[in-house]
Amino acid sequence: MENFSEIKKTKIFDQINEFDMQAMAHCFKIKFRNYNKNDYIISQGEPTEDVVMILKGGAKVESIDIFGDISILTKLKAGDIYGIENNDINNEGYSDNLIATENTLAMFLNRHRLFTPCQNKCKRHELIVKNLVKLIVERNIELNEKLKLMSKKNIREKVLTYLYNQSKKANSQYFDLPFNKTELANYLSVDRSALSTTLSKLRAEGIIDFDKKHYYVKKYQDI
Amino acid sequence: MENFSEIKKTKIFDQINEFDMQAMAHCFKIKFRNYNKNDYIISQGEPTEDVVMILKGGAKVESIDIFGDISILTKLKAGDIYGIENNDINNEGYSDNLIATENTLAMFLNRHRLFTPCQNKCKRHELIVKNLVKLIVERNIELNEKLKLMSKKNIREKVLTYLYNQSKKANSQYFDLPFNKTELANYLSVDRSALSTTLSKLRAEGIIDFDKKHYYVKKYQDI
DNA sequence: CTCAAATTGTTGTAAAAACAACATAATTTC
DNA sequence: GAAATTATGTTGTTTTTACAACAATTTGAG
Repeated sequence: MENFSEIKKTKIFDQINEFDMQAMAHCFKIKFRNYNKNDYIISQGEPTEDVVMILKGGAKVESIDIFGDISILTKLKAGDIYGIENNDINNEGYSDNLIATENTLAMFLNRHRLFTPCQNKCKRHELIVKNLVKLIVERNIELNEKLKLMSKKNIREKVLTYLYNQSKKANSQYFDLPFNKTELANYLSVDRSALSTTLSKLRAEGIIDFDKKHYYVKKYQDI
Repeated sequence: MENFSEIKKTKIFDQINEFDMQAMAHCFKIKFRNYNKNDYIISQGEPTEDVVMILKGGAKVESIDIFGDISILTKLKAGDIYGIENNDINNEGYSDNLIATENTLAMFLNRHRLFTPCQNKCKRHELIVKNLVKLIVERNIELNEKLKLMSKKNIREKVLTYLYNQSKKANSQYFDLPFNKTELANYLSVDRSALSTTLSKLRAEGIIDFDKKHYYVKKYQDI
């Protein structure tokens, strides 16, 4: 099957064999499309028929608010999914833009079909739904975590909390971030130069260390 | 059935009759408990066996971070659910405290049973799961919305965006907030007096008006 | 109804963050 | 590999926010 090797790599479909996938392809009305860097995969306001999964490459979720200000919400990589939280009731279309950040292969799945048991009763459907729910729940946990981060009252606490969280996830005092400094500032919603100053200060105090995207944090109890 | 009238009022169980509920009570290992104001319903770190639903009264979700600082994440009212996003894999226990803000009746449902089709095949189970998924998705949308709010660069944009969102939800320029000013400041993670100053200024400019928990916003295009 | 507690609005001051501008380093592109 | 672009760290200035203290008002408990 077309692109099956890429599909197989994703969390959601990793337990599915090619034969079942073939059946599901029809059931979910799967479509594929390739994008170049900076292409719009989805535009704000478009009807929310599909759920998009990135199979190769990457994309960013970009939001434009009522004041016209643009902010980048998340970055999607292969295996990540977009549009799952849209529902048919709230049919004002997708709430954000989805833009390829590099050459990207995307798979479209019909949302309605995804969540409704199909006539064919393709046996793996239930597993997929379960995986999808798990994915949303995980995203909720992530969002909760980020919200806690955002409520910190200064940059120092924001960045320290973020680094501790990442360290905990990596299960090591040494870990890599998926962001460069500019992107990190963006992610934490703070000014880049202010973040830079804070990071420098923390390094001078010996609480953290970093080089490019590599970071180290001292154990909390040692501070 | 005990407390059935309260259960019936909730979004998740509104289509369930008492007979089915009786079956599910066993299936979900339902338990009830009453709490006084300020009682802990759930403590951070407790094993996450159950999902809690508030049937009467209210509760607040309170988070304590690594610095020991306390912040209130959300307020739950009758019909709201807590603990759904916890999973058995991430078994570090509940991540926050859940505290009754008034006399409260809570219902506990076994999370595992909730998401796993039961042997009894109680016919409404599938509907409940569907409702739960809907709830999780709704929370996801809410979280996304709040996150966008929190990334605004100043208090003025934060509060204006929040008020516009609420106005849109209420489908009216006149609407009530669930918060007093102190709670609103808390929700937006800003200083209360600074929020007060901003609100006064916005009122002086004629962009908004308010009295207690009643608010009015001018249409955006009129600003 | 009365008193205590909580809420609200205001102001001045201190602290923090955003902003702008720049030099240097690193990365990308052709 | 050279040139252009992007990333990074630093500093000074401006703006915004937090903080503290207070008076006035509202709420709630007994």
